[in-house]
Amino acid sequence: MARAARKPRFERQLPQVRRQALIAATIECLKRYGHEGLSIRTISAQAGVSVGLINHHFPNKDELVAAAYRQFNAELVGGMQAAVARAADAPQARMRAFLEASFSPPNLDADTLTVWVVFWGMYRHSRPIQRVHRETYQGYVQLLHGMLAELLGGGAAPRGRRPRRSVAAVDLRMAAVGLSALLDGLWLAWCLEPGTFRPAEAIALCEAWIASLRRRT
Amino acid sequence: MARAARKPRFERQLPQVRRQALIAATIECLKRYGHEGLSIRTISAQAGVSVGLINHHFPNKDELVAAAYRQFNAELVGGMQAAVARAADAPQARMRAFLEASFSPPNLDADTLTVWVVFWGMYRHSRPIQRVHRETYQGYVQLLHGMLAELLGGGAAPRGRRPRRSVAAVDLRMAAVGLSALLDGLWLAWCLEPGTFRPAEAIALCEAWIASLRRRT
DNA sequence: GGGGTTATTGTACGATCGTTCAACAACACC
DNA sequence: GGTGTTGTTGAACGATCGTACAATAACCCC
Repeated sequence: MARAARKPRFERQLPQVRRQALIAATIECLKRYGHEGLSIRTISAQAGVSVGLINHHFPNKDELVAAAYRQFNAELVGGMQAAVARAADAPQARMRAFLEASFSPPNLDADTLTVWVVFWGMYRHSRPIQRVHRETYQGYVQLLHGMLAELLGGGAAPRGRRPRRSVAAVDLRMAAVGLSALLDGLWLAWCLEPGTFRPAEAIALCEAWIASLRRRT
Repeated sequence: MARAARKPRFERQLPQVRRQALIAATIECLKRYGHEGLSIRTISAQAGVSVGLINHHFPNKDELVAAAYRQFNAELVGGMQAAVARAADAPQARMRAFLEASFSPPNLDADTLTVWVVFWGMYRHSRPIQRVHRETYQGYVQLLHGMLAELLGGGAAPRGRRPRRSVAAVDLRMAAVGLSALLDGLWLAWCLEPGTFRPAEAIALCEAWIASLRRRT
C-alpha cells in the first residue's frame, strides 16, 4: 500500500490526562445509569478505551470510584464557594448567591441526585468513600457556618474574633444544622419530583427561615 | 434404625407465610449489607431456604424487591399514622406525636437510611419501584398536609369545608413542602452523623419552624 | 397407610463481574 | 531509522450473578 497515512489504533496519553478522562467517564456513567453504570466495561466503553487500561492507572475499581467521588464533590463545593466569592461583599448578598447556586444546575439536577445516591450507598461500607466525604464536606459546612455567623452574629468579626456571647455559639450551631437540613431536604424533594415547586420558591422558603432566625436574635 | 422421630429436612409453609418470610429476609439483608445484600443467594441464606425457592414464590427478583419496598414503606408510614392516631385529639398534640415518631426508631435509624438509599437508587430506572413509591408516599404527604391544615388553617373545617381565603391554599402548600424538607433533611443528617445533634433538638427546630408559620398567619 | 399435590431442594447454565498478564505499538529520543 | 520506554490492548480466569428445571419429600386427605 502506498504511504497513505495509517491512522494509529490508539493514542497514548499522559497518565494524568488519562486518569482524568477515566474519572470523567465514571461520573458520566453514574449520571446515566446509576449504580448499574459502575462496571469496568461500561466505564471503559464510555471512555473509549479497553477494559485493561483502568487497572493500569488505578490499582482497583474502588480507587477509581473514590477519585470520581472526590472530583464530583470538589466541583460542586467549588462552584458554591465561587458563587459566594463572586457576590457583593455583604452578608445578605453572599447568602443570596449561595442559595441561588444551591437551587440551580449543576446542583439542582436529577442526574446529580442519581450520582449522590450511589455514593451514599457506599458510604457505610467503603473506607475510601468515608475519607473523601470528610475531606470535602467540611468545606461546605464551613462555608455555610461562616455565612450564618456573618448574618446572625452581628458583631462576628471578619478576623475571627470570638462572638460576644457564648450562648450564640449554641444557637449558631443549630441554626446551621437547620438551614443545612432545609436546603438538603428541598433539594432532594425537587430532584425527586421537580413539578412540586419552583426553585425560586425554595429560595424564598430558605430566606424566610433565615429571617425568622434573625428576628429571634 | 429404630423409629427415632426423624427430623424433616424442611418444613412446608403456606405460600402467604413463605412470601412474607422472604420479604422480611430481603429487608434484613438490605439493612445489614445495603446494595450488596440484594442477591438471591444472600437473601435465601438469610431466610434459611434454598436458592430455588425465591423463583417459586416470586416471578423474578425485581418483584421480590418491589414487595419488600411496599412492606418497608407501609410499616414506616403506618407507624406514623398510628402514632398520630394515638395522640390526644388536638392539633398541637397530633403534630407533636408526629414529630416524636419521626425522630425515634425505627424511623430514625442508620439501617433505615441504608435501606432507603438502595430503593432511591432504583427509583429512576425501575417501574415497580416508582409505582409502589406513589402508592405509599401519598399517605405520608396527606398526613402531613392534614395536620398542617389543622394547625394553620384555624377555621379549616374537619368536614372538608373550604378554607376561608384562597391565599391560604398556596401558603399551605409551601408550608407542607418546607416542613417536609426540614424533616427529611434533619432525618438524613442525623442518620449520616448521629453525633451532630440530639433528636430532641431536631424536634425543637421543627416546632420553631411551625411556630414561625403560625405567627405569619 | 397409600396416593396426590406442590412446596422445596440443589444442580446446572449462560451472562457478567473485577482482575491479571503477555503481547503489542505509539511516541520520544539519539 | 533503530531503540527503549511504557501506555494500551484484548483474551483469559475464577467468582458470582439471576434463573430454569427435574428430582425430592413433606404434608393433607381419604
